[in-house]
Amino acid sequence: MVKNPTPSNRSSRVTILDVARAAGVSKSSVSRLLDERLPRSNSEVAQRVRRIAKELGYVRDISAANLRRGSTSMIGLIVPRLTDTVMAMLYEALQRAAAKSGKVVIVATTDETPEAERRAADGLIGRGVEALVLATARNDDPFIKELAERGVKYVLALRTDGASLSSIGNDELGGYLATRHLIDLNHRRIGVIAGPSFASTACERTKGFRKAMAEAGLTVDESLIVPSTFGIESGRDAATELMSRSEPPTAIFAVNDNIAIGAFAAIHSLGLSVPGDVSLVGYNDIPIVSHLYTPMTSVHVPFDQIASSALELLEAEEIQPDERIRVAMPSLMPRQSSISRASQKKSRDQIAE
Amino acid sequence: MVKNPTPSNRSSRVTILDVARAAGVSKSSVSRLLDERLPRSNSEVAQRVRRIAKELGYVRDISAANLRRGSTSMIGLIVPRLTDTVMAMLYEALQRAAAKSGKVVIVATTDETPEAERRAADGLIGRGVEALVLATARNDDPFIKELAERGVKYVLALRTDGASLSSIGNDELGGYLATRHLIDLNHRRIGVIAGPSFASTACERTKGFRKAMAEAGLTVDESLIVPSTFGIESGRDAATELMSRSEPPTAIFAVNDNIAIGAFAAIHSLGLSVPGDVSLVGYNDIPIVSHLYTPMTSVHVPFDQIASSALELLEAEEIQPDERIRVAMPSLMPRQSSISRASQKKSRDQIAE
DNA sequence: AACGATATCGGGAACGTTCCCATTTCTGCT
DNA sequence: AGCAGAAATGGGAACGTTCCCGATATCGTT
Repeated sequence: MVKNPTPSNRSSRVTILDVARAAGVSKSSVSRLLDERLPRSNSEVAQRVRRIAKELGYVRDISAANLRRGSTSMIGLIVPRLTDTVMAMLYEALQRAAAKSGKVVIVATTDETPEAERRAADGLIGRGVEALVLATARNDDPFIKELAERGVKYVLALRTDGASLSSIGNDELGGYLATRHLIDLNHRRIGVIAGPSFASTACERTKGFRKAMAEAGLTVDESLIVPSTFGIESGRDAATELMSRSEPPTAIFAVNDNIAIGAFAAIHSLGLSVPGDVSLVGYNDIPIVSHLYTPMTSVHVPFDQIASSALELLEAEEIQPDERIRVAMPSLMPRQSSISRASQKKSRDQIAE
Repeated sequence: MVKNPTPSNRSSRVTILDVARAAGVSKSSVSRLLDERLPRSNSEVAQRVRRIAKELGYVRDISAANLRRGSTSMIGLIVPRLTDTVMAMLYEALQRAAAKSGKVVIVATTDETPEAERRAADGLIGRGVEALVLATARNDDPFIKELAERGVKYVLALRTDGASLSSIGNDELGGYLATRHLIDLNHRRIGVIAGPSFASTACERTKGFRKAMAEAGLTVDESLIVPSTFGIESGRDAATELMSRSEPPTAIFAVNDNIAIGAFAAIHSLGLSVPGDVSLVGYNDIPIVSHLYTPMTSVHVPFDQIASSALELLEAEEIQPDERIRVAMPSLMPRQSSISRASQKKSRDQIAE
C-alpha cells in the first residue's frame, strides 16, 4: 500500500533495545532518558540517546508501555451525537484539556438511547479507558448507578443527576439571565420551549426562567411552557404551536440553540419576524447563531472550563461532599434577535403602513 | 472517588489466569475460547469459561492483547475542526464503519494549519494508530509526501491530492448538478462562492460549475466567481460583495453549506430575499440546512459510503492504480432556496405593488 | 585523601496476553 | 477393535516496555 522503508524484514520494529545497543547503554537507561514524565536531562548521554533514537526512527510501543505502566491515558466521552455542535464543542474542549496531561479522548455516541449508552460504555471500557465522561445523564438514570456499582471512574458533564461527580454550567442562572434580559426589554408574555424533562440542563434553565419571573412579580402562564426534545424540528413544532395561539407570546426563551433555530424557522414560516413580532433567546451560543441573518441572543457557556473541571474531578484524590458538583458561570450574549417590546410594536406599525 | 469493589487489594485485576484456574483449564484455552475473532464455540467448556469470566468480572487487558497481537485496531482521523458539522458527520460515519471490524477511531483537529496537522499526526501515531484518515489534504501538500516517505499507512477522505489513496465524493459532478439545477431554473447570471483553492473539493465543484455552464452554451463571467474560506463569515463577505454589484447574480452556488449559510445571512442583511431576489444552493446537505426558515437546496454527499471506502482502501492488500481514488456519487436535494427566474420576478413584483 | 551522600547505571523481573507447537483426546472408518 | 486423522488442550516463549534494586560512578565535605 504505502512503500515500506524496510520491505524485506517483517519484524523490523526499532525497539528500545536497538537504541540501547546503538548508543552503547542499557535499555533501562534509554527508557529512563526517553521518559517524558521525568525531568528532562541534558547530559551528554541523554542527548546522544535522543539523537540516535531519532535517527533510528524509534517510536515507543504504546501498548507495551501501557501494559507495563498499567494505564492507557485514555478518557472516554459519551455524547448523544457529535453532529450536535454543542457536543462537538464539548469534545474539542475536553480534548484540549486532556492533552495538557498527555491524555487522549475517545468518543462514542448514543443517539440519546439508553441501550446504545450501555453499549458505548462497554465499548469504551473494553478499549481500556481510565475514566468516562458522560454528557448523556438523565434524571434517575439507572445506568449511571450501574457504573458506580461496577467501580467505573466517571464524571458527568453538562448534565448532572445531582449525586455523581459532575462538571456543569449554572443552568438556572443561565435561564435566569435569559429571562431577565427579556423582562428588562419589557416583555411580559414569555414563552419557553423547555426541552426534555429528563435533562437537568433543560429543567434548571426553566427553573431559572421561573425565578426571574417571580422576582419581577410576574405570574407564569403555564400554558406558555412547552416541552420539546433538543432537535431542530421539535423547536419548529413547539414554536408553531406557541405562535398560533390566540394570544401568542411576545418573546420566546428556547433552552437550547437548536430549538431556537427551529423556532426561528417556524416563526418565519408563519409570516412573522424575529425580532419584529417575537424576540428569541437561545442557549449555548454555538458558533452559527451569531452568523444567522438575525444574529441570535444566546447564553454563552464556558465549555473549556467545564471540560477542565471534569478532568480535575477525575484526577482528584479526595473530594469534599460539597465539591462533587462543579458549576461554571454562563453569560448572556445579547444580539439582534431580542429587542424591546416597544421597538417591536414600532417595527410592526412600520410594516402596517 | 467511586467505591472500589475490592478496596484493599490494589493489584486486583482479574486476569486470564484467574479465569483459567477457576474453570479448571489452561490459560491458553481461556484465551482461545474468549477470542472473539475465532468462530464461536458452544462446547460445554466454552460456555463454562464464558460464564466464569463474566462472574469474575474479567475484562481483557487491551494493552496486553495489543502488545501481543502487534496491533491496536485504532484508526486516526485528522480534520480541521469538529464543530464543522461536515467533519462531525464524517467522523460519525467513519466510527460506524470502523466498528464493523472492531476498530475504533480517534480524532485530532488542526484548525486548518499545517503545523497543527504535523503535531496531530505525530500524536496519533504515537498513540499507536494503525492508519491515518486525513480530511485536511491540500493540493501539493508536502506533509502528505512526508507521511508516505515515513511509511505511514494513510488514506485521504473528502479531499484528495490526486495521487494518494483517497475516498472522495464526485465533487465535479456535484458542482455540475447544482449548476445544472440553476440553469434549468432559467438562471443565467450565476455567482460562485468558490472556497479556498487549496482544497480539491472547492476546485472540483467549481470545475463542475464551469462544465455545466459550457454544456448549456453559457459564457462564464469570471468576476462572479469569488474565492473564500469554508467559514460562515467568509460566505457572508463574499455574498455581500457579489450582491452589491451593479449587476448582481440571480443565483449563487456556494461550494459548502457553511458558506451558503453566511451568504444567506448577508443577502437578508442587504434587504434582499432568498429565493425572491437570488436563488441559493449549498453543498454537503448538513442537517441544519433543511431546517432553516428557507430550507436550502444542497448537494447530498454519502458520507457513510465515503467512510467505508476509506477503510476498505486501508485494508486492501493490493490496489490497482486506477482504483487508488474511490469516488462516491452525490445527489441534489432541491429545496425552497432555489426557484426559477420567472418566479423570482413575480415575487419581486408582488412586493413592489 | 578518605569518606559518606547522591546521582547514574544496568540486570532482570514483571505486566497480561497471544500463539506456536507438542501432546492428548475425540471422531469416524475400515 | 484398531487406527488414522481431526480437534481440543496446555506448556511456555514471546511482545516491548517500565521499574525495582543492587552496583558503580560522581560529588562535596572534612
